[in-house]
Amino acid sequence: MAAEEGREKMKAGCSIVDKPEGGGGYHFPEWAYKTESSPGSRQIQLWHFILELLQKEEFRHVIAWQQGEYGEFVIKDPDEVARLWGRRKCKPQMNYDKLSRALRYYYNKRILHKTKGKRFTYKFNFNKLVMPNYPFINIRPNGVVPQSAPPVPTASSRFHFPPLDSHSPTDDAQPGRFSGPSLVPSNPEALGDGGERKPDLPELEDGSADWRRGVDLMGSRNTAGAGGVNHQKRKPDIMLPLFTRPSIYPDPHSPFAVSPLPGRGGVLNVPISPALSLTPTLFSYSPSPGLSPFTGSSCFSFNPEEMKHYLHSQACSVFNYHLSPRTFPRYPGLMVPPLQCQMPMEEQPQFPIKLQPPPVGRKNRERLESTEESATPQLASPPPPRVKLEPPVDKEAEREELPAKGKDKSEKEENSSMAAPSTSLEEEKGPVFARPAAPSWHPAPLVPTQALGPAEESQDQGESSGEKPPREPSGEPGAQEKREDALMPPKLRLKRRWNGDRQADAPEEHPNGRVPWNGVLGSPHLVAGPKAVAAAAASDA
DNA sequence: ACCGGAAGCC
DNA sequence: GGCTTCCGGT
Repeated sequence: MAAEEGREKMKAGCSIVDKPEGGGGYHFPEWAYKTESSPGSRQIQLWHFILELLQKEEFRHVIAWQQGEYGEFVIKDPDEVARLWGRRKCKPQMNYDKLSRALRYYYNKRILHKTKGKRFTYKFNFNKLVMPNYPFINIRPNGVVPQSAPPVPTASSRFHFPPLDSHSPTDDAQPGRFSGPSLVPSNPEALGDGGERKPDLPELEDGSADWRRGVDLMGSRNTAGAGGVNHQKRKPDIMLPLFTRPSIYPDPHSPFAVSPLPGRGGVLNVPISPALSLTPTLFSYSPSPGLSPFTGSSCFSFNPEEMKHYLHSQACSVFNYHLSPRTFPRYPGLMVPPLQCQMPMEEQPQFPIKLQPPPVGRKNRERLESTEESATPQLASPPPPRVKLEPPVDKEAEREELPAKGKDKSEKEENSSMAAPSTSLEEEKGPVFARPAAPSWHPAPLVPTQALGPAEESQDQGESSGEKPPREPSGEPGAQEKREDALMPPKLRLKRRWNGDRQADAPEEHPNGRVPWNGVLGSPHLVAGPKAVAAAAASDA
């Protein structure tokens, strides 16, 4: 009994993060918590966490964006990062080896890539990560950024990820899926069709599928749509949750500081990378699920201008970065989501003690490692029950990182504790979230169905990573392969494709010439409420 | 370091 | 599904 309970408690304590928070008491639609990559998961995901850390200055010594490379970051202190992650997940036994395994799983998902040759250096595939969830994270601040911002990509640094999915024709041929578009956002024709994107999609988790999914979700959520009823899959109307606030919070420090989207176009000052600038606001909302919600009210208004800007920037970014639009959802018609911001928040008490199940998992391995556990000083007795007791280390540990930091740090934890309206939290959060930025969009500029034109990159070269060998182009995309694929186990399929397609990373053109992509979001950079984010991240700290 | 399979957990 | 835990291999 005790054990059981303990477990639960522990969870609560640990997962503080998971909760949506109560602090604010706002709840976001489910989709808000989903990411493309993991639509269903509500727990904090490692990449979210990494992003959080990256955005905080406090952790710069532990993990930071690599300058010069867009989306690339370096784990300066692997052990620390692992520790933080373990803390967040209540896995005291976490270490870099394990964490890195988790990161490796992102390779296939194309969320991350390893930068070869550079130790502890990975690169985000922002294409895939659309961060509806993390709008605030901005990867690049305008030139101001500290080290952490991923600046404009260097020539060599584009990201291209081998399209897993592209299996088929690949990439080369199939641009349709995502493709791109890029530069020309305004081209209606290109966009015109909406139908394109559905290639076949493999089951892979390619981005395309994912994003699509996301879109759907959104759409579904709001049916308001204007018209949206067209295609089953993609519908013209998607809704974006936006914040009302026009301006964001500029945080001087935070890389994410601000986004330019003021209300008007003038704001974009960020010529630098288009990608960065606008995007963020689209989906603003709270960060990871457990983190912070913004307060808000969310209403949305869209301005055509903004939309335009946004799209443009997006397009540019796509172009510049060779991002594939596939990931970006399209927003033909934006709608206002029914946000239910107010949810009852449950608050959970935080327990100082966490119980944790022992690591032992495998049946085979019976080795329970008490030894391991012993690693942690505290738990010494883990034997029978699978529960581990964890002392309140978190705070201590956390403090390590940010001992004096001040509010930012304190917030972190707080956020978790948001349940209780703590003053400090509120202060920050309120304001922070409160006004994420309200971009206004309007669909008009876009074509109803699709938004951008084709463009993406024409290709890219090998990219830094060049991980996969070139694949041979097959004449037909997909059919055959598909069939074959069907025969083989998914894993194999993946692998196969993976191997095969690398070259196609950039599928840009649609065979038909159409561009499937509508997307909008894409920019990697999110805007953020720095604080909010920080808070989130902080939770660990 | 890094990679990725396998098994297990939640 | 997303890790976590192990582990053999490079």
